[in-house]
Amino acid sequence: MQQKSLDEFYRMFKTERHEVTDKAPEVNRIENEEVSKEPLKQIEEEIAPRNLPPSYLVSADYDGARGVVYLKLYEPNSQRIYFWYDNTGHKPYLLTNIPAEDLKKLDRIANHPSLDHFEVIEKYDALHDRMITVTKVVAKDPLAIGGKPKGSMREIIPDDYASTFGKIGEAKVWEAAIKYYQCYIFDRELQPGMLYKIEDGELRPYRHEETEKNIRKIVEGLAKEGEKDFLPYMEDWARLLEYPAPKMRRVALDIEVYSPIATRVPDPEEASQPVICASLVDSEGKKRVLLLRRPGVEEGDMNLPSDVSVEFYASERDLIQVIFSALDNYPFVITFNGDDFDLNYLYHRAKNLGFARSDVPIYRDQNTCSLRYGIHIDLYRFFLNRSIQVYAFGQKYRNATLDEIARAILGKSKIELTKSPSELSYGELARYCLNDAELTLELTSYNDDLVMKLLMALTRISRMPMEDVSRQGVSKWIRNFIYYEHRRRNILIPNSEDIISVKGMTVTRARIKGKKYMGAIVVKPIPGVHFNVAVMDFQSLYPSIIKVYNLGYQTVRCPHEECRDNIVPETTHWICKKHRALESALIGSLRDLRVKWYKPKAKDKTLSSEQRNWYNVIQSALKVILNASYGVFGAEIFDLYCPPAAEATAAIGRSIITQTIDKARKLGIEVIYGDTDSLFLKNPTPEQIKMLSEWAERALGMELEVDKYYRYAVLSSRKKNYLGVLEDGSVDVKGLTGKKRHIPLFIKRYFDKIEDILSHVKTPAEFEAAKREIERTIRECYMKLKNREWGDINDLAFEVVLGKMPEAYDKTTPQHVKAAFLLRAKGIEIKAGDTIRFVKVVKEPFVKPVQLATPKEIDVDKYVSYLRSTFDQILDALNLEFDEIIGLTRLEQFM
DNA sequence: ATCTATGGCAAGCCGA
DNA sequence: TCGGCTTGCCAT
Repeated sequence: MQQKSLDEFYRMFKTERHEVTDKAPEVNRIENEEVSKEPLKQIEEEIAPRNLPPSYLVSADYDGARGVVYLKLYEPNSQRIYFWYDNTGHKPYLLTNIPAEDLKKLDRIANHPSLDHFEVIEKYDALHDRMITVTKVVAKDPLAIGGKPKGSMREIIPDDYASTFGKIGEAKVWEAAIKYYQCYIFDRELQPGMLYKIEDGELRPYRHEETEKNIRKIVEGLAKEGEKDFLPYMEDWARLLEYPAPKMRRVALDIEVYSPIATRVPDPEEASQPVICASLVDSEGKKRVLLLRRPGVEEGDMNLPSDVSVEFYASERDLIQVIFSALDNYPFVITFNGDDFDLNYLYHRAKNLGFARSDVPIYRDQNTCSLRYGIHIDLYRFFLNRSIQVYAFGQKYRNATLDEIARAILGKSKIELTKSPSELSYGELARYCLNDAELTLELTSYNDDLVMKLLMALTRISRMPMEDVSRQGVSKWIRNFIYYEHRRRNILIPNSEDIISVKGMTVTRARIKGKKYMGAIVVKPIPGVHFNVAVMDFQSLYPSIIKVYNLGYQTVRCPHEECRDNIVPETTHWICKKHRALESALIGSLRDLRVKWYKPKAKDKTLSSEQRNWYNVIQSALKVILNASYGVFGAEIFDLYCPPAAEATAAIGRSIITQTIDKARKLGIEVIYGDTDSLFLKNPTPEQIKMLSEWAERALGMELEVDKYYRYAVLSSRKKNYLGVLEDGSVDVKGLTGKKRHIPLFIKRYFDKIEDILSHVKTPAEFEAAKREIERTIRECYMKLKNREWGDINDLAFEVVLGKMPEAYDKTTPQHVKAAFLLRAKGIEIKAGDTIRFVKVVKEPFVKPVQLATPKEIDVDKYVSYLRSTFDQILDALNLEFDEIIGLTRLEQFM
């Protein structure tokens, strides 16, 4: 943990009192400045005030020098961050089953310099459904509990108990791996992202009466008979989600660094080269470009937009000083890859230039850079998050690069460079760097500050500091709010190995080799063109199962004999009938709120657009959490990993979909396809749909609804492969090769044409004309290829992402890896995550990176056969033959 | 340090 | 030559 001290901060604050101007400041740095006591008090009053109007709790951390947790609060009117230091005497601790008198016999504990005291407390042990007595070992500082390489109490207690008492493996410790500030949040039931005020030095939650009324309305409206135990959870969630989010004043920062080798970015840990440019773009519209004067650099076109202030600095030190001033002035600082590069570089560069530690406003630990004043959000880390990428942004971008994300989300791109930043004129450099900072800011401001609000919503749900939420994954978010609930209810937080040893592993066998248990059912499709298809699905199937069937680590294979008859189908697991699992209550209530309140409200036209926008943010945040809520049970990295719970969820899902298909057939409905939670019904009557839906509610306790109607659906014989035309003519294409991202643009364009033709078909009669048109299209595509008239060779490139370093492919050498090696031979740097663009060529090794290939090398026949397999997926459902279309006779096919 | 899950398809590699 | 296996991309 970084040692952070308020005193250091005072020094900064004092030097920051003067306004930051747009001109280069005169540098007048005073080393080891003496700070007198009197002004200190005044400054403390300003940054850690005894009274503060309602402000948003955005962060918590530990101040090593003071030995207490401090909070960062964002006051929305002054748009400043204020600090609050713990005054409750809260201290870090762990729990152990070893009685205090035995702990006192362990020398390294009894004489531990940081030991504070022991307490005897009672906790509820959910794994065994009993109260237990544990010793709370309280320490003076968090590192004494854990986090040091060795000598932490969490290691000493089991080790020394074993050696002193000769009882190996008997001493247990709990709750010793929770970050101290997080522990503090739990114990004080703090709600990050929510409003607090400070009154005479005391921190108090602030309640907004109008919003509170709304919350009561929601809870009353959604409460159902028989789900009374959900009410408190619903109310807590609704409060977190209903309170509005503030405008967050922020600045985006991007820097450019000189590099003697054009293709290499300087190592931030060494920081051997000067910072030559920096851009600061803020949420109020202020734009600054800071340039370092260097000999021999051309001016270039310095005619930047009039709202941009361009500032030249003769000394790099001055330039960095100005950046640091900005970092000390904004409550939120946004970067793209600032953890790894920009802030990291500035930190080390400042060190190299001889800045005093207290003049550097950046803290570094492991992989992150934080700020002494504000909140640093690294958008790269946020957009890299898989669940954000998939569920919040619908996989619009594939690689988390600024260029690709900006293109996908903003429709804007980075400025393309033909030379390295070091070789640019001032004008070019300024434009390039400014553009990056503008894109970075815009990624947080587009769509009415969607990303900032999403972060705020996730901060509240996960009950984590905003910096952590933006950097950690969904499994940590989910873990955290479940932990929070444990503490609140005095439930012992179990160790992962305890869950495994009590609950055991899975009992079913997966269909796929290497998987841990059996998953979902996919119904074999009936191939062909089907008109009037209703797609019904269970809304949030897995979260619903977790809710309705009371799943959680404490309820699956619970300790009660009397629950053993409550069996999960196709397994030997049973589920508790006596207690409600925390996961079931938390995930279940979130699901209900999303389905019954936030999704409808996000579309409610009677609400203001700001209100709708916020509800849309909330429903997206919930979607991200809910979609992962089942998966985490089956993920080893999840701290409440419980394979039988994951397995039970999937097993119940199979049972539900199977029963529903049976019921549909009994009702005389033809089921032509289904996957996991959906059913494709051919030409059902409204009555049939209603009966099926009511049956599901009655018999299964699950909500089954029509998701959409297809005018018609084209099913092939393959699972997860179909095409459906909606009533408005838009087309859903699922799983077909023609839509996959790695295939050549040349083929994709023709596939899109066919999709367009199909979207215009309304009746079976129109189908014949459409078929002829499809044939024409395919023939054209084929002829273009045969005649080598594809135009740009780039359009023939397959684009495949390297899953790992090229040399790590030890089993096989796929084509994109072969191409990667060719690139590397040309001196191009290749690493995991790179997209390799290659074409198929006639000569060995039959592939070539598109950059190195010429048109005459292209293996046309390979492309034709690729064309065939791609279009066959649609053609066989339409009763067409690729070879007949392209005019091959039967005889020719054999030659 | 970081990381939800399983099912399914197409293509290509590679050993029997 | 065949079939199992690896890989990447996608569905849910």
